[in-house]
Amino acid sequence: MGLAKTEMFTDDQNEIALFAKAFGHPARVAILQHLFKINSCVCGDLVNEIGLAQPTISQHLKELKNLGLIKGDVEGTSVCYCIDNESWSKMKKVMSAFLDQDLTKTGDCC
Amino acid sequence: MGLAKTEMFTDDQNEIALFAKAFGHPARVAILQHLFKINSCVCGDLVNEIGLAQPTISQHLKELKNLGLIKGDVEGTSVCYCIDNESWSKMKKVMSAFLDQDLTKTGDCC
DNA sequence: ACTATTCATCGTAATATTGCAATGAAACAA
DNA sequence: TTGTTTCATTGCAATATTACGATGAATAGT
Repeated sequence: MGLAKTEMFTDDQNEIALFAKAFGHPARVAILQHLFKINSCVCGDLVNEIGLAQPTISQHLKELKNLGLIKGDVEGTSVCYCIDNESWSKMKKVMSAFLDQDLTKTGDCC
Repeated sequence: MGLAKTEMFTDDQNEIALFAKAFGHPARVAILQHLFKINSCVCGDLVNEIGLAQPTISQHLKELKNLGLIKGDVEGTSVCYCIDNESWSKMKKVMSAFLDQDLTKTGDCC
């Protein structure tokens, strides 16, 4: 069906899945890494940096923006994208809590 | 197309995307949380715990197993699934390095 | 006004994912 | 052996994702 039954899971579980889904494509990982690396906004440099077509990059940027992880400022004909540090921190807290579940447990069973 | 062009990205980027994709569905998040919580489990318990049909749970477990994050031991008619702590640690290193990119940077630009 | 540049959106094709009923395979009990 | 339990696999339908050409909207330069 391709339809995730979100209503049967907790808000926490759905939030983790949403963030993870954003990182679930190498193009979006590459975009975020590049935005961090140059530490100042880029626009369509991403199209050159990554090998995908402009509409494709634009689509990935839109998804990241909808999640709030990045923001974009219009500057003349170009758009300046950069990481939203506050949102990134919040996301990191949620994901870290999930990844660090193993710290409290003791040993394997199998 | 629905086809990620993995060849145009680094191994690092593809690995992050693969792990993230595993967490990109609330059912798999719920499965992992439950496995951590009770520190061992069988498929049938998960079917009751989570509200999905048995074949669906089995499919999600298979994906997590293929990634190496969990392992399953056959015990009579049932199968005991649990977290693979070593793999989980390795995954955590990769994901943490990605999430912690912001630590080195200074300020926003937008 | 005209043109070029930059990015967003639309439309569409190809592929992937999700979910489950039906069925199969293996272990166990009687 | 027969039936039961437990999980895996198959097959299929519904939906989601990815990618890009074509096109639109806005700005800037001439």
